[in-house]
Amino acid sequence: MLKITRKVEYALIALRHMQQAPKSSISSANEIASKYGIPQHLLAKILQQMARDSIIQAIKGPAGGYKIKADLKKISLKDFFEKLEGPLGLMDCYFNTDCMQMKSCNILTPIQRINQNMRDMFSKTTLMEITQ
Amino acid sequence: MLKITRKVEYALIALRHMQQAPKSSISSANEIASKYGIPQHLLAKILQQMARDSIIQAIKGPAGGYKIKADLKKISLKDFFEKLEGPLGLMDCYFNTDCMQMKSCNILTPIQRINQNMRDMFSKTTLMEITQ
DNA sequence: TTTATATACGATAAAATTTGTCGTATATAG
DNA sequence: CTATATACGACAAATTTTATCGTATATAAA
Repeated sequence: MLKITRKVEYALIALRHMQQAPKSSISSANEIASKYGIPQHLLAKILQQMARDSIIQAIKGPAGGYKIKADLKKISLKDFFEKLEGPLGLMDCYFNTDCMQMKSCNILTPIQRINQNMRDMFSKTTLMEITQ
Repeated sequence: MLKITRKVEYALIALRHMQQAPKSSISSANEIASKYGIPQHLLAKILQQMARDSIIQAIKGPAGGYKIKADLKKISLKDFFEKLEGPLGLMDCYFNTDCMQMKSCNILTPIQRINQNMRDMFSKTTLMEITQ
């Protein structure tokens, strides 16, 4: 529990790779996947998603690939996580309003406090701090 | 991702229930399970584990059950989580030293910083703050 | 214009983890 | 004795995560 997924892990690895590559150079999914031992097709899909989210820019065709597009200083880890994995919460009951135990649940309020702490923490950290 | 498990959730619900019950009264697994809609047998196992960990005390026989044993002000959420679910970390590579990508991984250090933040956060919160 | 390389993306399968069930043993109050 | 409750290991179902496959499209270069 309380783990990040490989999807997020691979996304961070790829971002850091691009961040450290020469300015405005292009990295292909293939290149990154083989360098870090990531399943190529899987990484490709993750990069595609980040491209849709305008975090990186895709360049098609041979010699194509990706490069960073957004200002990573302006994207919090919370926003990044939520782009990739959806709303951030310790429990599902914040989004699924159909929890049958809602009425009898006695820990909702306390859990919400912890939850807020977590969100605050990830809101304060920028993507740049991770990838630089 | 970044979710607590139902196991932990059920444990917290049960603890809070006992915390709010009259001092030194006894709550059975059955009673708690039916009140909060938790699978009885599953809750029983969780309570047994907390008993082994000396967080609660088990009383056998008819009219038996559990009551709180430890001082919840002295148990951090981090320790509680780790008792129930093992070491706390955003990624498995902190415990599995056999990660094949270790040599090429470029995000270990940054992730460790976030990880430390999380551990600090959960270290500062006591079980009592959740269950009271 | 053809070819090789790279992104785009939905469908599906495999693996891992979480969640829940079952059966049986033991303790003990009444 | 008997009924009720804890103790605990084995197993099964469900869910989520992780990975693969197939096909389409774009484009640089020969």
